[in-house]
Amino acid sequence: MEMEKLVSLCRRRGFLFQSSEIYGGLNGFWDYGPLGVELKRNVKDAWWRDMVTAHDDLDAPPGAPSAYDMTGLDCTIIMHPQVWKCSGHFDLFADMLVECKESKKRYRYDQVRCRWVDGTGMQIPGSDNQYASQPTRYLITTVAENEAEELEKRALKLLKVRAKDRESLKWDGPVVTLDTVDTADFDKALAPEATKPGTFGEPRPFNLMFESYAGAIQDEKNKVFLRPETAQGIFVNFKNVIDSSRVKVPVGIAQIGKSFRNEITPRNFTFRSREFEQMEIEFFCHPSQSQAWYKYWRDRRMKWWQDLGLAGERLILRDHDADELSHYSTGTADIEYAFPFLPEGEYGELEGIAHRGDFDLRSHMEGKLDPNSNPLTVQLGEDGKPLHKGSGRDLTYRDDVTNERFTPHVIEPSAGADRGTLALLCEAYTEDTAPDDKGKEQTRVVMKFHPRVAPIKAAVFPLVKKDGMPEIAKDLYRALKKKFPAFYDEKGAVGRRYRRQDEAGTPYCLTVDGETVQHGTVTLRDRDSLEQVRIKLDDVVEEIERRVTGP
RNA sequence: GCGGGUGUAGCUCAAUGGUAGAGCAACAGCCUUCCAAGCUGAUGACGAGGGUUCGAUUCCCUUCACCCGCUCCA
Repeated sequence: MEMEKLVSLCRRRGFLFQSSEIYGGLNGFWDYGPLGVELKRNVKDAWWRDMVTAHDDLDAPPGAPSAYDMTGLDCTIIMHPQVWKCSGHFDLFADMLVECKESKKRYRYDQVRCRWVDGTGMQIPGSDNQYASQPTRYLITTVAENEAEELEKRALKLLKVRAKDRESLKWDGPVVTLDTVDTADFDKALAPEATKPGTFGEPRPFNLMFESYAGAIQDEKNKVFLRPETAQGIFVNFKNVIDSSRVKVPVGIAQIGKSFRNEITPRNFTFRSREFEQMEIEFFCHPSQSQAWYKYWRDRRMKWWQDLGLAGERLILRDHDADELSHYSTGTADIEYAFPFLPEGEYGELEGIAHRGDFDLRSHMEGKLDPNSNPLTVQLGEDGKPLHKGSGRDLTYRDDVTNERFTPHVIEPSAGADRGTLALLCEAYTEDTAPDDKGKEQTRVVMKFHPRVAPIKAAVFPLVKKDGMPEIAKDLYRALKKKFPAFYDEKGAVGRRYRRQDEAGTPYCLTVDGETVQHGTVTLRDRDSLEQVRIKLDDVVEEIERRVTGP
């Protein structure tokens, strides 16, 4: 399926529009139309119901190590700036980037490795047999894994030294990172993919967090950030929830809400948007049980997406390799979908399930931890003090039964509501053939949504506009609409009305005909099989409700 | 952010330095007793801004958005 067809259908039928379209659109922002808002809300409602409100806290669900509590939160988008400093987003998202004017490539300022080499008496780069008479040196840089080898190779090439004469290279000092080098020396720096020195621009901040100001005065003191994830609201409220709600660890706290990231390149329809919605659970448990809980949530979440309609081979569960993990995390898995805009064999992330240990709660207690330390310790600044001070509040938990006090470990299933909705749209899009009124096979576009997420659950048609059929159909429509979104249509040929509902993904069409008037039965047409069965008019509402309600 | 491409109605396309034409869809009506494209009618567009010109949808510049590649991706 080409993505273009889906994008076109989404627009034509009112699933998704570009934000601010009449003004030319805004890159990375999308609006949900009349059908899209229902679809996305169905995804969120299904998640909230299955994870939170319908959760059975009295018994261990299948696969779970024990019974557990689930509860919810709805936190603000703008939070205290210190939250983002302790979460790591401030440092991580505030990285400096340096651009090479020649190759047009950009590099993480602190990740470029470099070493000075003496160029005195050597051929001047770019010159024609001119040699440096004055003392001169060049900064060779690389981002390659095999940095020593790469640095030597680049130095040899720059100074036109033969490989067999490599011993004549005079290195000046050790390999360092670029951010330790004075930018005034950048005119001597050979960028990783440049052919001549002096192509680096000024390092520039590169913050993925949207900024604003709380209050009318726009100065640094008032600067705030729009949250780049919903998770932190849960961590900072952990103690409030425990103290106010009688829930006990193990407990999951769920939140659905908007997050914002100022992505450089929003691309691929809604997949990478700058404003997006997350469905996150932070699950707090005893450290000794965390592995079992991690496995439980990984499998539970995978099954949830499958049950919602992503049952095919395009959905996979991928465990991260050990080298992809932070050392404090003992497991991370992604639930990924083979979106049609990705190259064959590639998958895009729908949800990440991460074992986060006690990193977050401790960071908010003690000060931002150094993710590279082992065991985890507070990250210190140049002055030897904590880089970012924590709250100082006690976020540990005391088990009332065992009297043990501990910092809970956290399992974090974090799903994208927009990505999930997009995956459901992709999965649903189907072209098949159906016979027209002359029995000739015609191409049919049908959105095969799981009935539970379908924006419209049922449509009602009078076969023709006479003999009392419209009146019966309207009454049926009104009865259905009290329970769920339904649609009434009496315009044009009935076949055309079926096709219209196929594109909207309506799973059931009910047609009122002569039999209805005489015997009180209607036809129930199935979207996918096109089969029709007759059911009693009085049973319709209950029958449709049974079919479209979740498990 | 860089390079290349694209931008005319909801969709698919056309024509033109003198303000645009069609098919389908949508809408009103007619006809229709189960899988869209019979009949009639009305509605609807040059992405935005600027420049050149008597006059720009057309030529030039800028900008915005989309597509492809690179870059980035907690």
